[in-house]
Amino acid sequence: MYVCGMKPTTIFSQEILRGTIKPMIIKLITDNGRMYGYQITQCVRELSGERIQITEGALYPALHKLVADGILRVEVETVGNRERKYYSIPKSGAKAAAAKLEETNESIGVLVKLFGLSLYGAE
Amino acid sequence: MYVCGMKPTTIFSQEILRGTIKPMIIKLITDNGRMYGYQITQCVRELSGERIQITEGALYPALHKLVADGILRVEVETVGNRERKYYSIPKSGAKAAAAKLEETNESIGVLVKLFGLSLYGAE
DNA sequence: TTTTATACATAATTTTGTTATGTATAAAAA
DNA sequence: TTTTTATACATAACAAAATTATGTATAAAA
Repeated sequence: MYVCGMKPTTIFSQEILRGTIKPMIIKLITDNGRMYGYQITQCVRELSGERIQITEGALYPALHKLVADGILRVEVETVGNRERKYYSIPKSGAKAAAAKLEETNESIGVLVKLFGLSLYGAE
Repeated sequence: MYVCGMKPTTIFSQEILRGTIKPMIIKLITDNGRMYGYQITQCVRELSGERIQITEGALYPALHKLVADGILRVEVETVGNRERKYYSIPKSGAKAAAAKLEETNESIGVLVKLFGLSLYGAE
Protein backbone atom coordinates (compact mmCIF):
# COMPACT_ATOMS: atom_id res chain seq x y z
CA MET A 1 0.00 0.00 0.00
CA TYR A 2 0.86 3.64 -0.34
CA VAL A 3 3.07 5.09 2.37
CA CYS A 4 2.85 8.82 2.79
CA GLY A 5 5.52 11.31 3.62
CA MET A 6 8.23 9.97 1.36
CA LYS A 7 10.15 12.59 -0.51
CA PRO A 8 11.29 12.16 -4.09
CA THR A 9 14.84 10.86 -4.03
CA THR A 10 15.50 11.14 -7.73
CA ILE A 11 15.51 13.92 -10.24
CA PHE A 12 12.39 14.34 -12.28
CA SER A 13 11.20 16.71 -14.92
CA GLN A 14 7.73 17.98 -14.18
CA GLU A 15 7.65 19.70 -17.55
CA ILE A 16 7.71 16.41 -19.41
CA LEU A 17 4.37 15.68 -17.78
CA ARG A 18 2.55 18.48 -19.54
CA GLY A 19 -0.13 16.83 -21.59
CA THR A 20 0.10 13.46 -19.89
CA ILE A 21 -2.45 13.93 -17.10
CA LYS A 22 -5.56 13.09 -19.07
CA PRO A 23 -3.99 10.00 -20.69
CA MET A 24 -2.79 8.88 -17.25
CA ILE A 25 -6.30 9.17 -15.84
CA ILE A 26 -7.68 7.14 -18.73
CA LYS A 27 -4.97 4.52 -18.31
CA LEU A 28 -5.59 4.06 -14.58
CA ILE A 29 -9.35 3.88 -14.94
CA THR A 30 -9.01 1.47 -17.85
CA ASP A 31 -6.88 -0.78 -15.66
CA ASN A 32 -8.79 -0.44 -12.40
CA GLY A 33 -12.41 -0.18 -13.51
CA ARG A 34 -13.36 2.85 -11.46
CA MET A 35 -11.50 5.36 -9.35
CA TYR A 36 -12.10 8.66 -7.57
CA GLY A 37 -9.99 11.78 -7.95
CA TYR A 38 -7.92 11.70 -4.80
CA GLN A 39 -7.26 8.02 -5.34
CA ILE A 40 -5.87 8.77 -8.79
CA THR A 41 -3.38 11.28 -7.39
CA GLN A 42 -2.17 8.78 -4.79
CA CYS A 43 -1.97 5.97 -7.30
CA VAL A 44 0.12 8.03 -9.73
CA ARG A 45 2.29 9.16 -6.84
CA GLU A 46 2.93 5.58 -5.82
CA LEU A 47 3.42 4.15 -9.31
CA SER A 48 5.89 6.90 -10.12
CA GLY A 49 8.02 6.20 -7.07
CA GLU A 50 6.85 9.43 -5.39
CA ARG A 51 8.01 11.45 -8.38
CA ILE A 52 4.71 12.64 -9.78
CA GLN A 53 2.25 14.57 -7.66
CA ILE A 54 -0.80 15.53 -9.67
CA THR A 55 -2.10 18.80 -8.30
CA GLU A 56 -5.80 19.41 -7.69
CA GLY A 57 -5.77 22.39 -10.02
CA ALA A 58 -4.79 20.05 -12.82
CA LEU A 59 -6.73 16.96 -11.75
CA TYR A 60 -10.27 18.23 -11.34
CA PRO A 61 -10.49 20.33 -14.51
CA ALA A 62 -9.06 17.32 -16.40
CA LEU A 63 -11.67 14.96 -14.96
CA HIS A 64 -14.48 17.39 -15.72
CA LYS A 65 -13.23 17.78 -19.27
CA LEU A 66 -13.11 14.02 -19.81
CA VAL A 67 -16.69 13.71 -18.55
CA ALA A 68 -17.78 16.59 -20.81
CA ASP A 69 -16.11 14.78 -23.71
CA GLY A 70 -17.97 11.56 -22.92
CA ILE A 71 -14.82 9.58 -22.22
CA LEU A 72 -15.60 9.26 -18.52
CA ARG A 73 -18.79 8.91 -16.51
CA VAL A 74 -19.12 10.01 -12.88
CA GLU A 75 -21.08 8.52 -10.00
CA VAL A 76 -21.25 10.24 -6.63
CA GLU A 77 -21.02 8.13 -3.49
CA THR A 78 -20.94 9.04 0.16
CA VAL A 79 -18.36 7.06 2.12
CA GLY A 80 -18.22 7.67 5.85
CA ASN A 81 -19.52 11.19 5.80
CA ARG A 82 -17.52 12.29 2.84
CA GLU A 83 -18.35 12.61 -0.79
CA ARG A 84 -16.50 10.62 -3.38
CA LYS A 85 -16.88 10.93 -7.12
CA TYR A 86 -16.14 7.69 -8.86
CA TYR A 87 -15.13 7.87 -12.49
CA SER A 88 -15.40 5.03 -14.98
CA ILE A 89 -15.47 4.54 -18.72
CA PRO A 90 -18.95 4.18 -20.22
CA LYS A 91 -19.44 1.83 -23.16
CA SER A 92 -20.00 4.87 -25.33
CA GLY A 93 -16.56 6.21 -24.36
CA ALA A 94 -14.54 3.00 -24.62
CA LYS A 95 -13.50 3.53 -28.20
CA ALA A 96 -12.29 7.12 -27.65
CA ALA A 97 -10.49 6.07 -24.47
CA ALA A 98 -8.68 3.23 -26.24
CA ALA A 99 -7.75 5.52 -29.14
CA LYS A 100 -6.33 8.08 -26.74
CA LEU A 101 -4.20 5.45 -25.03
CA GLU A 102 -2.99 4.10 -28.34
CA GLU A 103 -2.02 7.59 -29.43
CA THR A 104 -0.23 8.21 -26.14
CA ASN A 105 1.70 4.95 -26.36
CA GLU A 106 2.88 5.76 -29.81
CA SER A 107 3.89 9.25 -28.79
CA ILE A 108 5.93 7.92 -25.90
CA GLY A 109 7.51 5.48 -28.35
CA VAL A 110 8.62 8.39 -30.49
CA LEU A 111 10.10 10.14 -27.46
CA VAL A 112 11.92 6.96 -26.49
CA LYS A 113 13.42 6.77 -29.95
CA LEU A 114 14.35 10.44 -30.13
CA PHE A 115 16.13 10.31 -26.79
CA GLY A 116 17.97 7.13 -27.71
CA LEU A 117 16.27 4.83 -25.25
CA SER A 118 15.09 1.36 -26.19
CA LEU A 119 11.52 0.20 -25.97
CA TYR A 120 11.34 -3.55 -25.54
CA GLY A 121 9.42 -5.12 -28.40
CA ALA A 122 9.69 -2.08 -30.67
CA GLU A 123 10.68 -2.73 -34.24
CA MET B 1 18.31 12.78 -46.41
CA TYR B 2 15.10 14.45 -45.52
CA VAL B 3 12.34 14.32 -48.12
CA CYS B 4 9.78 17.05 -47.88
CA GLY B 5 6.09 16.94 -48.45
CA MET B 6 5.32 13.73 -46.60
CA LYS B 7 2.29 13.89 -44.39
CA PRO B 8 2.08 12.16 -41.03
CA THR B 9 0.49 8.76 -41.62
CA THR B 10 0.10 7.78 -37.99
CA ILE B 11 -1.69 9.22 -35.02
CA PHE B 12 0.34 11.35 -32.71
CA SER B 13 -0.34 13.39 -29.62
CA GLN B 14 1.14 16.86 -29.92
CA GLU B 15 0.21 17.54 -26.30
CA ILE B 16 2.62 14.91 -25.06
CA LEU B 17 5.38 17.06 -26.51
CA ARG B 18 4.84 19.92 -24.11
CA GLY B 19 8.04 20.33 -22.21
CA THR B 20 10.12 18.16 -24.53
CA ILE B 21 11.36 20.77 -26.99
CA LYS B 22 14.29 22.06 -24.94
CA PRO B 23 15.48 18.55 -24.00
CA MET B 24 15.21 17.54 -27.67
CA ILE B 25 17.36 20.47 -28.74
CA ILE B 26 19.98 19.56 -26.13
CA LYS B 27 19.91 15.92 -27.20
CA LEU B 28 20.40 16.69 -30.89
CA ILE B 29 23.20 19.16 -30.29
CA THR B 30 24.87 16.78 -27.87
CA ASP B 31 24.82 14.09 -30.56
CA ASN B 32 25.71 16.25 -33.55
CA GLY B 33 28.13 18.80 -32.17
CA ARG B 34 26.52 21.89 -33.57
CA MET B 35 23.29 22.67 -35.37
CA TYR B 36 21.25 25.65 -36.52
CA GLY B 37 17.60 26.24 -35.79
CA TYR B 38 16.00 25.26 -39.05
CA GLN B 39 18.17 22.17 -39.18
CA ILE B 40 16.88 21.12 -35.77
CA THR B 41 13.26 21.32 -36.91
CA GLN B 42 14.00 19.18 -39.97
CA CYS B 43 16.01 16.68 -37.99
CA VAL B 44 13.25 16.21 -35.43
CA ARG B 45 10.73 15.95 -38.24
CA GLU B 46 12.73 13.21 -39.90
CA LEU B 47 13.64 11.29 -36.73
CA SER B 48 10.01 11.29 -35.65
CA GLY B 49 8.82 9.83 -38.93
CA GLU B 50 7.22 13.15 -39.96
CA ARG B 51 5.18 13.20 -36.75
CA ILE B 52 6.77 16.11 -34.94
CA GLN B 53 6.99 19.53 -36.53
CA ILE B 54 8.60 22.01 -34.15
CA THR B 55 7.10 25.41 -34.88
CA GLU B 56 9.25 28.53 -35.10
CA GLY B 57 7.26 30.17 -32.35
CA ALA B 58 8.38 27.38 -30.03
CA LEU B 59 11.86 26.82 -31.43
CA TYR B 60 13.44 30.27 -31.34
CA PRO B 61 12.30 31.29 -27.87
CA ALA B 62 13.56 27.90 -26.61
CA LEU B 63 16.96 28.38 -28.24
CA HIS B 64 17.26 31.91 -26.85
CA LYS B 65 16.33 30.67 -23.40
CA LEU B 66 18.96 27.91 -23.52
CA VAL B 67 21.60 30.47 -24.53
CA ALA B 68 20.47 32.82 -21.74
CA ASP B 69 20.79 29.90 -19.32
CA GLY B 70 24.33 29.15 -20.48
CA ILE B 71 23.47 25.67 -21.76
CA LEU B 72 24.00 26.67 -25.38
CA ARG B 73 26.35 29.04 -27.19
CA VAL B 74 25.58 30.65 -30.53
CA GLU B 75 27.83 31.51 -33.47
CA VAL B 76 26.52 33.38 -36.51
CA GLU B 77 27.65 32.30 -39.95
CA THR B 78 26.72 33.46 -43.41
CA VAL B 79 26.16 30.62 -45.86
CA GLY B 80 25.40 31.59 -49.46
CA ASN B 81 23.83 34.92 -48.73
CA ARG B 82 21.81 33.75 -45.79
CA GLU B 83 22.39 33.92 -42.09
CA ARG B 84 22.68 30.81 -40.00
CA LYS B 85 22.97 30.68 -36.23
CA TYR B 86 24.85 27.63 -35.13
CA TYR B 87 24.27 26.42 -31.60
CA SER B 88 26.62 24.25 -29.61
CA ILE B 89 27.26 23.31 -26.00
CA PRO B 90 30.07 25.27 -24.32
CA LYS B 91 32.29 23.52 -21.78
CA SER B 92 30.65 25.61 -19.11
CA GLY B 93 27.24 24.26 -20.09
CA ALA B 94 28.12 20.60 -20.53
CA LYS B 95 27.26 19.61 -17.00
CA ALA B 96 23.85 21.29 -17.03
CA ALA B 97 23.11 19.82 -20.46
CA ALA B 98 23.97 16.30 -19.34
CA ALA B 99 21.91 16.71 -16.19
CA LYS B 100 18.92 17.86 -18.21
CA LEU B 101 19.18 14.84 -20.50
CA GLU B 102 19.54 12.48 -17.57
CA GLU B 103 16.44 14.00 -15.99
CA THR B 104 14.52 13.72 -19.24
CA ASN B 105 15.50 10.09 -19.74
CA GLU B 106 14.35 9.19 -16.27
CA SER B 107 11.08 11.04 -16.78
CA ILE B 108 10.40 9.18 -20.00
CA GLY B 109 11.21 5.97 -18.13
CA VAL B 110 8.52 6.78 -15.60
CA LEU B 111 6.02 7.46 -18.38
CA VAL B 112 6.91 4.16 -20.02
CA LYS B 113 6.27 2.38 -16.75
CA LEU B 114 3.01 4.19 -16.02
CA PHE B 115 1.60 3.41 -19.43
CA GLY B 116 2.64 -0.21 -19.21
CA LEU B 117 5.28 -0.16 -21.92
CA SER B 118 8.63 -1.86 -21.54
CA LEU B 119 11.95 -0.10 -21.70
CA TYR B 120 14.68 -2.45 -22.82
CA GLY B 121 17.35 -2.73 -20.14
CA ALA B 122 15.23 -1.19 -17.39
CA GLU B 123 15.21 -2.97 -14.07
C1' DT C 1 -6.04 21.11 20.08
C1' DT C 2 -3.44 21.54 16.20
C1' DT C 3 -1.70 19.27 12.31
C1' DT C 4 -2.10 15.95 8.68
C1' DA C 5 -4.85 13.27 5.61
C1' DT C 6 -8.91 12.73 2.89
C1' DA C 7 -12.04 14.77 -0.71
C1' DC C 8 -13.98 17.96 -3.44
C1' DA C 9 -13.54 22.68 -6.24
C1' DT C 10 -12.24 27.16 -8.43
C1' DA C 11 -9.60 31.64 -9.35
C1' DA C 12 -5.32 34.00 -10.37
C1' DT C 13 -1.22 33.49 -12.48
C1' DT C 14 2.55 31.39 -15.14
C1' DT C 15 4.46 28.46 -18.51
C1' DT C 16 4.59 26.83 -22.91
C1' DG C 17 2.87 26.10 -26.79
C1' DT C 18 0.17 27.43 -31.65
C1' DT C 19 -1.10 30.66 -35.11
C1' DA C 20 -0.25 34.70 -37.49
C1' DT C 21 2.75 37.98 -39.17
C1' DG C 22 7.18 39.92 -40.72
C1' DT C 23 11.85 40.14 -43.25
C1' DA C 24 14.89 38.15 -46.68
C1' DT C 25 17.37 34.85 -50.05
C1' DA C 26 17.35 30.79 -53.26
C1' DA C 27 15.51 27.31 -55.93
C1' DA C 28 11.88 25.01 -58.31
C1' DA C 29 7.58 24.92 -60.66
C1' DA C 30 3.90 26.84 -63.37
C1' DT D 1 8.94 34.95 -65.93
C1' DT D 2 6.34 35.01 -62.18
C1' DT D 3 4.60 32.48 -58.46
C1' DT D 4 5.21 29.02 -55.16
C1' DT D 5 8.05 26.39 -52.09
C1' DA D 6 12.07 25.96 -49.29
C1' DT D 7 15.48 27.98 -46.39
C1' DA D 8 16.48 30.98 -42.28
C1' DC D 9 15.77 34.07 -38.88
C1' DA D 10 12.28 36.50 -35.39
C1' DT D 11 8.33 38.30 -32.61
C1' DA D 12 3.38 39.32 -31.23
C1' DA D 13 -1.30 37.82 -30.27
C1' DC D 14 -3.61 34.23 -28.51
C1' DA D 15 -4.80 29.61 -26.40
C1' DA D 16 -4.01 25.61 -23.63
C1' DA D 17 -2.55 23.47 -19.66
C1' DA D 18 -0.27 23.59 -15.93
C1' DT D 19 1.08 25.63 -10.84
C1' DT D 20 -0.03 28.16 -6.84
C1' DA D 21 -3.25 29.93 -3.80
C1' DT D 22 -7.52 29.78 -1.75
C1' DG D 23 -11.85 27.74 -0.14
C1' DT D 24 -15.12 24.19 2.11
C1' DA D 25 -15.62 20.13 4.95
C1' DT D 26 -14.79 15.53 7.53
C1' DA D 27 -11.68 12.23 10.00
C1' DA D 28 -7.72 10.69 12.11
C1' DA D 29 -3.37 11.28 14.27
C1' DA D 30 0.04 13.86 16.84
